[in-house]
Amino acid sequence: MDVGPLLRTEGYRLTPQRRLVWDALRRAEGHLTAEELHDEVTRAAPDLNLASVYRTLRVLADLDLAREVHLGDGRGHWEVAHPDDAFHLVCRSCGEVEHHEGDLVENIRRHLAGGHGFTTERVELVVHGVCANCTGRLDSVTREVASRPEGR
Amino acid sequence: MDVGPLLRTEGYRLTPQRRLVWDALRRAEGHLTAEELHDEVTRAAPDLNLASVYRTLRVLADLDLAREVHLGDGRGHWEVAHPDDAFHLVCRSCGEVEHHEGDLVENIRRHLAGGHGFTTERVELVVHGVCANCTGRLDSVTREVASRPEGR
DNA sequence: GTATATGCAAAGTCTTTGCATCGTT
DNA sequence: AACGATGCAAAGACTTTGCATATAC
Repeated sequence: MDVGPLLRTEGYRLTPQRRLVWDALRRAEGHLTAEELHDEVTRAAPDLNLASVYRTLRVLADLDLAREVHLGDGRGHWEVAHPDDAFHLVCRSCGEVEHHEGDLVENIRRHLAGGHGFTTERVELVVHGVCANCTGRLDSVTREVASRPEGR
Repeated sequence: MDVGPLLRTEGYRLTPQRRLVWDALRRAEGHLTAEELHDEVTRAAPDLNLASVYRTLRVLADLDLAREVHLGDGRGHWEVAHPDDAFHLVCRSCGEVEHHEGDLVENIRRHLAGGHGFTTERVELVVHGVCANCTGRLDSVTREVASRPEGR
């Protein structure tokens, strides 16, 4: 996807830095912090400044190309702004973040549409817990501990 | 509610500062930041330090008496940890935060229980939009602007 | 009396901003 | 050529931490 035209329609300029940040964000498929994105992008352009990453992300958000999500760790995480509603499952064991689409968020929107008088614009749903992988591992630890002579 | 015994069972001590913060949090019924809570508590105890507020909140969270919520403004907000699931509606116009209980979050839990293998521990649902009050006001502004000779 | 909590100030983390220079349009 | 964007460093906002003193137990 070429962001040049999009940037220019809003009076922004297409710079190598912006292209690099945008490309890295799309490649990531994840939910990177500004710093992680900076680390990534720095491999191709070592001088690209962290401040420029922050500024670029704000621009991309303004164009609705990117979006900041809050996963509860105090930092901002960034993702490509897909039109579909999505929510995030955060594993407290391995830190992995699963990005889920589906009708859950749409159901929430419907639920809210009835009655409250609140005009819903954005639904941020973050679920904390333990992912399938880690649940298995934790169970085995539990078993191991339980089987010790002096379990503590 | 007397937090003394609860604190002591976990090896904590009941200090005037802790009691004041806890009382202020309960009185608030809202979602105060550490600083707002500090402002509140300072009226009764001008020397109570902001760092003590932060430390107290961590202790209360450890006892599951209080809980931090992330409303998307980068700061932490604090509330009494009711056992019931709840979610928050944040108005982007007036900043008001509505705290809602109800079956929405329970529905989400049920939805997640099916299949993913993810063990849900905490559901954080924050909905951004415009509250009923402000929707009315914004509509009237729209009408006013639309009726001007040179609408812009 | 002892261990924990407090106040204060300093440091830490994440993010934004001022400014001279550089580069896109 | 003009104006927006970058790099750099400094400042900002929020939160945590080190340490000496005070206080709950």
